[in-house]
Amino acid sequence: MYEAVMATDAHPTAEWVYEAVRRAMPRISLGTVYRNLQVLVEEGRLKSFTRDGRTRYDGDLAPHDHFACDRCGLLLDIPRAAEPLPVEKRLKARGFAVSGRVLEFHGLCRKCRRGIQIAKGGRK
Amino acid sequence: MYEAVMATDAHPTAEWVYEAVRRAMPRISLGTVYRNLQVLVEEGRLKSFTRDGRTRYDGDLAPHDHFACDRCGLLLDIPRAAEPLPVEKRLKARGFAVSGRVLEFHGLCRKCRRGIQIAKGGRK
DNA sequence: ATCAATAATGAGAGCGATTACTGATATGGA
DNA sequence: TCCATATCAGTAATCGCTCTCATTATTGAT
Repeated sequence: MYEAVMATDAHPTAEWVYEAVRRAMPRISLGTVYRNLQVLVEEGRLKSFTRDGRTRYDGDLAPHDHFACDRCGLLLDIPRAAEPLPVEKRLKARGFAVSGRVLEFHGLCRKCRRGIQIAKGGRK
Repeated sequence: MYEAVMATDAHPTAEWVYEAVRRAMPRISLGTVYRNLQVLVEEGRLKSFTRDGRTRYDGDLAPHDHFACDRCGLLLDIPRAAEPLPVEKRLKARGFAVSGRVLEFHGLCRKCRRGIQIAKGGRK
């Protein structure tokens, strides 16, 4: 189960993990997958986050940000700089305790961007 | 309806809007609220985002980031600097078209932070 | 090995948020 | 007036996820 999540960099959903694990253990139930994924998150071996109303799991524990392509759904990891953002420093200076952040860019990946331009200029 | 969202800075949920609008139009249904909020978002008069599995609406169209208190649920708007983040520039340089971002800090607000410290050091 | 205590699982019901459907009512030209 | 279109309230359905509970391992003494 843990291995299933680690085996991809695609930020799988519980559903995806279910399908993957099912190949090795055909009788496993979806509830068990949810339960064990939660346990793994609590143990700190996985991280979880929410995108489009579904929980996704990630075996990469290093803090990182994301870029999401609006068209093809690609979700790209972006390593995070050691230095906190200026706006975070400002929050701390104002007395807030900042313990984490979510930073997610969205737009078009290289491939999709090219597709759009061609569609606009070239044909139709 | 639009006015109901504009009348608060609390990033209301559809439920909240429903309760608010109901006072003026007691026969309105929750479905209608959802539908019309969607329309307003499509028209670009409101923005929506998701937090803790519920959709929230925001009448402030200026791009801004958020700070969320883990303890009391406070959700604070943070005005966004004109200058894009260095990491965004890097993405663009790599050929991605970045059209927006979500940046959300979380931690403890001033009040809650104080509460925790007192609880730890002082009593019990 | 045996057996009781404990933990984990599968199957499916339940839940909260949201969306889709449906029939009734209102609006607005020809 | 008559029909077309739009909107809405009410409600059923869906979706992702969690909970319950009877059943099935697993564990740790004996």
